[in-house]
Amino acid sequence: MTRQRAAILEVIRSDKCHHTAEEIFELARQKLPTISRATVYNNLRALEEEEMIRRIGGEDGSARYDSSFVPHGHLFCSVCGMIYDFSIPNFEWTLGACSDAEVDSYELKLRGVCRNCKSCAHG
Amino acid sequence: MTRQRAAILEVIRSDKCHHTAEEIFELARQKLPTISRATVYNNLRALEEEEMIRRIGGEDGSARYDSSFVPHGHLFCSVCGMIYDFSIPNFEWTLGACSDAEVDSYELKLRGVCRNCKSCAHG
DNA sequence: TAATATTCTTAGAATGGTTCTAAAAAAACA
DNA sequence: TGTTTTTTTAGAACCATTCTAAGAATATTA
Repeated sequence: MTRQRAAILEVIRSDKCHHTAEEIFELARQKLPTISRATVYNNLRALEEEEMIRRIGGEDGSARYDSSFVPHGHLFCSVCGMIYDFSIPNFEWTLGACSDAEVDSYELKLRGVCRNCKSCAHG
Repeated sequence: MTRQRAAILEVIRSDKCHHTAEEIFELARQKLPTISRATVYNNLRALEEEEMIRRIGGEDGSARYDSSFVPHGHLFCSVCGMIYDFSIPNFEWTLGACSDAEVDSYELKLRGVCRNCKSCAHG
């Protein structure tokens, strides 16, 4: 565990924003000013392979990262751009019952307007 | 509806493989040899905005396209690389009951080993 | 039909996220 | 220590996608 990798992991674990690689690079740079983009990408890939973090596909072609392994999906709000976690009771059970494949992981993505932005619009 | 757009739509509608833009370009080129990549991308975007097709995020950073609007998810087989459609009974109802957001669309992605590849491995 | 305006297509350049490369630095090992 | 292995670094390369500017097709009007 190098200082660089620790800093990257710390950035991902200490936020709920599901940052992009570029954002993680900027944040890690506040601690280690000489860290390079390549190091960030190298470690993001390694951490993903070691299953310390999860990659989620962003809406603009860039990946985002999540340190939580509690089952949940993501709501992408088209108004504020935030990504919210949400959970569906028994969802994993439902998946298992319906698919005849050997499922390693899943990604559940919702696009829409979050509760906050809904209420503002009606305000 | 130009000849180019018709050809692109025809390619997407006549397969179950969820092709990439590049593959759609190659296939459309068999009918219209002078069609350009930009035309394929322009039309994919326009068709998506008009809700004639759906874009799904591939596993390698490239988008894939789907002409079906029947509710379903996608299984990405890590062995054969195929993308299979599958459906979960009452899934949309479940989503509606669990999210307090105004949901426009969703994407449900499974990664794993498909039934075919599972049985091959077990000989 | 011709004249014009609008939309679409085209080739290639540009963009942006990510990966690769080769060399330097750090860490692990003997 | 000296040696080997792993990691980091800067920047080049890559690839999917978007942009640009000019030309072609299409629609509109007369």
